[in-house]
Amino acid sequence: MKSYHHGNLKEELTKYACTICERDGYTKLSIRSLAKESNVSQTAPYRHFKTKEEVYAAVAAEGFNKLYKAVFVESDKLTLKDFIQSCKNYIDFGLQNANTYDLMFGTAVGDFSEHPELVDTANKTFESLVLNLSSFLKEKDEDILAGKSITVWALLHGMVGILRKQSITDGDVYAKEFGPMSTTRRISSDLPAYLERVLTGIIES
Amino acid sequence: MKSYHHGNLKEELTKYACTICERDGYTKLSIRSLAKESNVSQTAPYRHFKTKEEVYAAVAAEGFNKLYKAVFVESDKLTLKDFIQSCKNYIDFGLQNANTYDLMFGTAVGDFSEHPELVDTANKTFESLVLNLSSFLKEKDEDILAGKSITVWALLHGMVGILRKQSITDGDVYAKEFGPMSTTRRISSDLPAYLERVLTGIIES
DNA sequence: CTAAAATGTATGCAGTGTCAACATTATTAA
DNA sequence: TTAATAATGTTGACACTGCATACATTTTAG
Repeated sequence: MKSYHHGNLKEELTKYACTICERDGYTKLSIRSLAKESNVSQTAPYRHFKTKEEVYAAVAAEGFNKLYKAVFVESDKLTLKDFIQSCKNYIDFGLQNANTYDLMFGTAVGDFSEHPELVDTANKTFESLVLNLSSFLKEKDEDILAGKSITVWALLHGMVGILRKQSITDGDVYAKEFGPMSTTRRISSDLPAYLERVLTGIIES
Repeated sequence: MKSYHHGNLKEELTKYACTICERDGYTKLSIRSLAKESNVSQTAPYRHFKTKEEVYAAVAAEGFNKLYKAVFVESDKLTLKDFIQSCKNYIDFGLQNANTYDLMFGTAVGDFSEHPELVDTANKTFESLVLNLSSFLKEKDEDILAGKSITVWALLHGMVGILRKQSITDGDVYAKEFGPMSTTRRISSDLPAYLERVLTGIIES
């Protein structure tokens, strides 16, 4: 017995959108396929999302929520190890959710300020990173803390980009296939060690 | 007098593709619109690009070429200032060619190894960065040099991401609109100073 | 000079974002 | 309770897309 009104179409559409986006990339995501998946007419989604970009924004916001969970650490007395782990979680998230991560940081969603929930979730994530650092460092000057957090985030974000496309820094992949391990691969094979080395430098400066 | 064969369709298509991609974003780029722009039938481009992804790859490769030019420094005896300038050029490129940059680092072109010219141009860019560092540092150990180059690239790539979406790290934009400048804005308003501080730390470690 | 390879065209299919007009249901004010 | 209104869903349409197939023309190589 199918009722005319779906009930919670928006949530369901968002859920499917997240799934499809991550599985096939956001270019494969179509409003019509979302509608079909929810057994609803082609244009029904337009009652909940004004444009496709709003769907993108919803997926990106969900992404920031997940990233927040990956980065957040309960304790207010972090060890260096905890902090490194949190950073590694960030990178893992970026690598394992590449498509969603693209949506969060790419140009598909142009202006965050048009999507308040996106600004909120993104801010929350950054604040979690700042909090981690703040509980970990003696330094309490807000501005210095923010500066270091930005540098840390930049490095993490950058490592996601580099590790995702190892062929950029690996030189001729085929030539090295049977040679010694490339620097990039060595880094990625022991990420915590690399992070500890580099992050320590950034933090103590 | 229009001849049946165009002559250099591939170059022209690539050129238009770059233009459209950067102006409107790569999602707006369509094979048909490229064809129309070149006064050629809708399917003519398929003689030069097997799929749309190959068009993306061509644009990305052009992007790496431009990035290479922005980062490359002639001299083999760089000063710190030269190096900082080269790094700033990288970030500027990423900010001013956001859409193309997305294509170069995002998921739109899945596997670089299927697009050899993309691997080549990307490698060339990275090697230029390594060379810059190598002429600048005493350190000649290849592996350490590669490691530091990767860290530098990661940081630059990350800064592009952060600066592009300042609202992520700016907290409530509206609340701070009339307050003191956010840390992110302060960084971006004097990028060379920030880069010198952070890069020095990374280099000397 | 002729066969083959390269390059361009015409046509068509299935899918897309989005709009306008209309149908049904839920909610709210009288 | 009922009647008006807002919210939500449907139908149909338009212009656009990637791409496959079959065919036409031109260049190039043997």
